[in-house]
Amino acid sequence: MKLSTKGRYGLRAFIDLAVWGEEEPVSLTSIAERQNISVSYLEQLMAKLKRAGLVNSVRGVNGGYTIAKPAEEISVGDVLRALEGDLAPVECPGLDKSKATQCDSSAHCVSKIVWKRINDSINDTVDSIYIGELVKESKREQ
Amino acid sequence: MKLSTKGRYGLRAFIDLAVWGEEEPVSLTSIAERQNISVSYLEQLMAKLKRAGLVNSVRGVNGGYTIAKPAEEISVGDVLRALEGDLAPVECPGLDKSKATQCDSSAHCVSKIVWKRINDSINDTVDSIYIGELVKESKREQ
DNA sequence: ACAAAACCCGACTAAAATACTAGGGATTTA
DNA sequence: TAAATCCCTAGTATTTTAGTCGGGTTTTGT
Repeated sequence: MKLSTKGRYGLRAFIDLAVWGEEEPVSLTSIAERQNISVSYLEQLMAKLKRAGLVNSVRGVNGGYTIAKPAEEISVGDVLRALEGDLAPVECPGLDKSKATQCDSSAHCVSKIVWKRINDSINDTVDSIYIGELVKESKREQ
Repeated sequence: MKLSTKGRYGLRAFIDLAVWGEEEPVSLTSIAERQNISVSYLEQLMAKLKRAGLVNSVRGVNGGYTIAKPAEEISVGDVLRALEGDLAPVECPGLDKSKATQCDSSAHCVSKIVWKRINDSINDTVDSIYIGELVKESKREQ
């Protein structure tokens, strides 16, 4: 079980943006330098964040990205889900409508209880941490 | 983020074993039929569970597997970790001694807080569910 | 006007991980 | 001694990941 670099780099980039981009748009070049991620990969991540309405972009010289809402109103869960899609490590086949549900064996169905609790605990956790806290923490450290 | 089939199938197989194997060893063939998993793949999963001391095996005719301890004393976390290795979706590079730690950028380090909370919540969750409960649930359903 | 800085977009690819399968043992029991 | 069973190692097809590449378009400063 692993969170991909999309989520790992993307959250770092987003925090960076929240820290540096209070006044003016932050260019991908500058994020790339600070975070040591390639510009073209960052572009992909930002595209996802933009589609999710978490960042705004400004084109042209001196352009860049800004966060679309105050950092206090954006949770880590919002960011990670935008980047990674659903955070559920296990999707119960019983919930997948495309396939014929085959919750035939009881051991199969019973494990669903486990998957649901795991999924819920992850989502509860990431939804309880706000970017604002992390920005504060980050500024304190400097 | 996804739990591999090792964990998904393996937990199902383990519950199946706990349900059917109270008296006599349960053969992989029978688990394979009930759970719809190939015998050879099950062998690999059982090998991991055996290495972790969670199951015992009996060779020869009428052999099979039994759980090594009462189902009430084995947590889902024990089983999943035996199958999947560490359940941490993110390992902080700062904790990896092989590489030079480069927690240089603060946004990088700050996200560590998030990864730790996610890791902890997953482990707490799976450690709080015992196979015994799932066995009971499974029997009730039948 | 125009060059440079920036975002935008889709296709491509190398590497890694996953999800198995295959095939040959070794043991035990009827 | 044959059949059932666990045991073990390799190999391999598929999928996913982690990016790169090469072309846009938009905006602004001069």
